[in-house]
Amino acid sequence: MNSLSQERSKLVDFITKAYPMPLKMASDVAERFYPLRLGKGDFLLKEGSISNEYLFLTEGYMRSFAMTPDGNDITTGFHGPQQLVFEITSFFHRIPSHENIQALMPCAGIAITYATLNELFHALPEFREFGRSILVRGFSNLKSRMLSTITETAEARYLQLLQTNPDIFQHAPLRTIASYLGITDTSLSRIRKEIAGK
Amino acid sequence: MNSLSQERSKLVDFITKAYPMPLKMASDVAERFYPLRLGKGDFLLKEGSISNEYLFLTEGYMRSFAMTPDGNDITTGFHGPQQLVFEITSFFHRIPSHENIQALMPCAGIAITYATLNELFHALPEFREFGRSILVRGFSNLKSRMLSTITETAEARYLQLLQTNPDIFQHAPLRTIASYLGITDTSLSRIRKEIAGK
DNA sequence: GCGATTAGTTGCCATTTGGCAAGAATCTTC
DNA sequence: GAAGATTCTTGCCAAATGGCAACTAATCGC
Repeated sequence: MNSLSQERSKLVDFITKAYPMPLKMASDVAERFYPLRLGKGDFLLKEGSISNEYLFLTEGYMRSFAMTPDGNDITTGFHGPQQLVFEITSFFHRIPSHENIQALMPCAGIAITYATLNELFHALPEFREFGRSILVRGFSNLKSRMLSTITETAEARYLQLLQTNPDIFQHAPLRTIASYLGITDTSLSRIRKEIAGK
Repeated sequence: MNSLSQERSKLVDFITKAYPMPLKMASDVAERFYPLRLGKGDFLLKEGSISNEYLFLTEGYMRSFAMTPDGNDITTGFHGPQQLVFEITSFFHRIPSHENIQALMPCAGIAITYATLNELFHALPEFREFGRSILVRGFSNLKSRMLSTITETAEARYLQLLQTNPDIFQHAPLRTIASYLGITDTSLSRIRKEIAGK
């Protein structure tokens, strides 16, 4: 279990790696984050409300998902320790979210609200560059994912996820992983069988 | 044909609609944009180089595309008048682009370099909010596209594109539209035939 | 620890999409 | 305007994925 100060120090690490800035600045920023805990199944964000917490996760795993008109849920992302968790569109545009963010297991982290974050962005040019960098990184990841969805087979995407994000498989049921990969749980099951027989 | 001042005035419109700010501020910004013309087939950006122009397109259509390892090209986006054109990851992270941006026809617009844009972002808080808003909007669009790629059939995506972006069909060959939709030109042809017979 | 729920697998078959190659239509280019 | 290139369509068949239902395995709640 991490103490609050350990959590803040992890955040300082994370910030300075993403965008170089004086340690003092990063830790002043980290001071403004408050602890946030979630039980398994708890929601950080529910569809229809406005994402108002920029969460730095230190323990546990979460997933984002959207509901389709016919009542299926599609996993749009997984989040693990040392990652920022929030719904960009809702958070920055202050509009109701189309997505949900839910804890897959008990989670811990530290968070900051939109108002405080914005205040810091305006006061600290380097921190604002950090913020932009986070956005750009997210965009970039989504672009690669989109490209691989179009160009690669489901099997290749599965193997890729297994390699780059093995922890997910410990914590998320296969059906949510299947929807993340853009296939049904049935197909994922068959793909796994196929691979096992090699 | 648009004069430079007409182009700048369109940009002022675009900026103030995306994020409210004093007209004077928006037109000061627009003054820093210089004219840029491209012939059909010309590249605004080539894979391997750094996107250094933030282009506001006023005439013509362009497309972004990536090459797959096996030599196919996948259209990742279309760009038309009154849109900003640049490759986000390369532009903001100052790293070589994985994508190309090419004019589908003769194009005109006004552009600004990374250095000047950044200067303006730091000097003008409202304009920097505008910049963030553009990023967030792009992200948001990509997310919807990703979701529809996963949840909808190719036919539904085709019809959707036809409805929301009919101009593209006037200017881009079907094979580039097919790759944008995540299918082959063969399949798109069949889908069109299918729809025609209704 | 046990019944009830949820998750995962499998068989059967349908649908969607792709690969390839040939032909038709369209557009360049000189 | 004719030769050549490119784009689009189509037929044939294969591969990938989905839908449904039954069955098994794992997990949860008390």
